[in-house]
Amino acid sequence: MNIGEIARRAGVSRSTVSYALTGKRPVSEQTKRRIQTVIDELGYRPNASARALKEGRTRTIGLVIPPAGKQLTDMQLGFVASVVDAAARADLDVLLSPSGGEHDRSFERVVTGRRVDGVILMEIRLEDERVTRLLQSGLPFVGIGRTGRPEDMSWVDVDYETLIARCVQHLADLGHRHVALVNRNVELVAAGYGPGHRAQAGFDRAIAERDLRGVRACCGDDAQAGQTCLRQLLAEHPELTAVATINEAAVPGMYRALADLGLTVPRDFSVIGVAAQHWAENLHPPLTAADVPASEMGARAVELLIQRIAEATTPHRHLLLAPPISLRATTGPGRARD
Amino acid sequence: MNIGEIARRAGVSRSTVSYALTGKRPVSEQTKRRIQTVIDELGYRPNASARALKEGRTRTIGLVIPPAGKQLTDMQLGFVASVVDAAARADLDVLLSPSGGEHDRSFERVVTGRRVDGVILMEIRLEDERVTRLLQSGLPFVGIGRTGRPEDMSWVDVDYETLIARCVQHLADLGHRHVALVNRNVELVAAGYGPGHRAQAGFDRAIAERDLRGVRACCGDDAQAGQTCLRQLLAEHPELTAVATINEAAVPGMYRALADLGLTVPRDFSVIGVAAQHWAENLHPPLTAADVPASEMGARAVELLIQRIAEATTPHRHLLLAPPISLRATTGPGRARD
DNA sequence: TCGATTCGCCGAATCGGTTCGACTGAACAT
DNA sequence: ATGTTCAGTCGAACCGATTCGGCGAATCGA
Repeated sequence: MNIGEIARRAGVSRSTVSYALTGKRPVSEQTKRRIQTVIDELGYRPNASARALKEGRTRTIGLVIPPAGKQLTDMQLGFVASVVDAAARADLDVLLSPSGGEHDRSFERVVTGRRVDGVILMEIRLEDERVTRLLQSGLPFVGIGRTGRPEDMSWVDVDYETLIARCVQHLADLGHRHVALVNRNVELVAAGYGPGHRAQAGFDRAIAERDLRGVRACCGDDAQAGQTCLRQLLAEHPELTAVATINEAAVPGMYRALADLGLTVPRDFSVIGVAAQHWAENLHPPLTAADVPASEMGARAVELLIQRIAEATTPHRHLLLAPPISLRATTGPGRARD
Repeated sequence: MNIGEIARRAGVSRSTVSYALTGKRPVSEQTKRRIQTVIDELGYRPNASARALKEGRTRTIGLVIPPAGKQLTDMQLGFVASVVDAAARADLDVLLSPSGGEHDRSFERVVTGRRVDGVILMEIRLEDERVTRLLQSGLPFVGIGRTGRPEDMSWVDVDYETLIARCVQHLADLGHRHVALVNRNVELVAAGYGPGHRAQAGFDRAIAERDLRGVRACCGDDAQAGQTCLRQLLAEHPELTAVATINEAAVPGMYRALADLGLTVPRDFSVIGVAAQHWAENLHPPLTAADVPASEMGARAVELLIQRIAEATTPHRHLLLAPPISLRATTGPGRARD
């Protein structure tokens, strides 16, 4: 069931079979047909390893995801799905590699064993050793997210700083004076998670510009944590009338906390954030948010990666997205309670 | 940066380097050290394609997921995460392949190009051409789920029939007389999705045994659909006092539909189902459910697959899980309303 | 009619590992 | 002294594809 067998049965040489398949040199129609017949009969497909060895490329890309233990957020899931989808469309396979913690062997295998032609990296930190590792290995890669030195690499990212600033401005325009920022989980932010820090920066800036009062909090990436977090926030700062967040997974919990306190959204309290479009739409009530086009981003990342693989010398490209805020059902005029 | 280069610098032959690395033949301590030094200096790692070509195995398994377009349910996500995790622990890489629709090329590549040593298949139908294809290809595979002829393959599955029957019995014990089954989306069930049909069978059986009145409905796999579905169900069958479901993603929507109608759970209406443990716990209110240990199932599937890869002649193994119902906050005494 | 060109195909080298058979020298037993 | 064993190493074959140089036959122009 290898190319030699096909060649024998078709009465030609192995190279002829190869050329008939790849079309890199002319082969007579008649011979081509004979070969094709044999191939169909035997259901032959070239061995991927042999081809990869000779060609020096694997037609596979690596997708490095956060450690599998933690639940992926809806946005991350959107990235994964769209990367897989776009890769399939380009006839590329996707090798999944969890990174961080105990899974560094997996990451190392992917990077170093020439198993993939390039890598897409998720959940990047401001200082990220995986990026360092990839840079020194020379393997083409594209980040969904960026480090503190973003010129060194190609990436697709969401402009959390601008978006959170816009959220705060929107709230200010509505008359809110005391607003909170609910960030991602504290470990992630402490580890230098870029979006977390950039969101803080945007928040602080907008708070200062509009002369508001702002509070910041980290919050675990699930509903339970969101509920506790907002309850505590409101206990400590009863004057709050709105919250902006980049923690989409916590939103359902925040809704519950508000409901428990008898606060109606958006009459008594406003919620706004940055979230995957699909997620924001399906929350109840639908979240007013800057809609991150997660499924487009994965596709763009794959595009960039394919380019880099084809031509490693090409200058780095960056795609910073700042989607507009979609007004849905969770923001309203801000006025002091009591 | 290949084995020959290492050999040259260490002043030994290529085979000696290979033996030093694999340990398949004795190599003197001194030589080993010299080789290791060179390797560390150059950061050498054997080329995966070359090794795969010679060894005839890739140390990679394929994971065939439902088409990426649809959102994965929490349970499916749990499967994926745990498969990736377990594979990483066994030093195996995971190649992701969407299947169905436009992605058949991807599936075909994985099966036929000797890119993987084995495959784990998700979301299996009673009649599933992918299973047929895998059987005829001879590639080892394990299903998370099973077809209508389950003896032919190895699998790990949830006993939806028994579990839904138990759910109904539980409701009957609580005094409910009119209950509904909310199934997965209609396309999936129509396509012969096993759990959908087995759940129906279990439902019908328990309904008959306990002499209840039962209604069945299919429902899209998201909150929105869950809300519409239950609203409609209650409009058409106002006598319903409980619902059992295998559609975990629809549960939040069903809660909303009940809230909209002014029904309190579990006082006025009971909800029970089969769901990923993590999901059931994090719903609000927490769902009384048979907890599917998604993260364990993926690990078991990988175990089975590793066995089959090692010894293809081994008899097929089956793992049918029927976890007990965890009583949480959504079932209570059934009594007619009005 | 002869040389140049083109077409279609073949043989051999190659990618980077693993593995088998064989060789060497030292240790050991007889 | 001689044969045996064994640890340690080497050289060459091999896995299954791609690709380059070359060769024979047909075609073409002069």
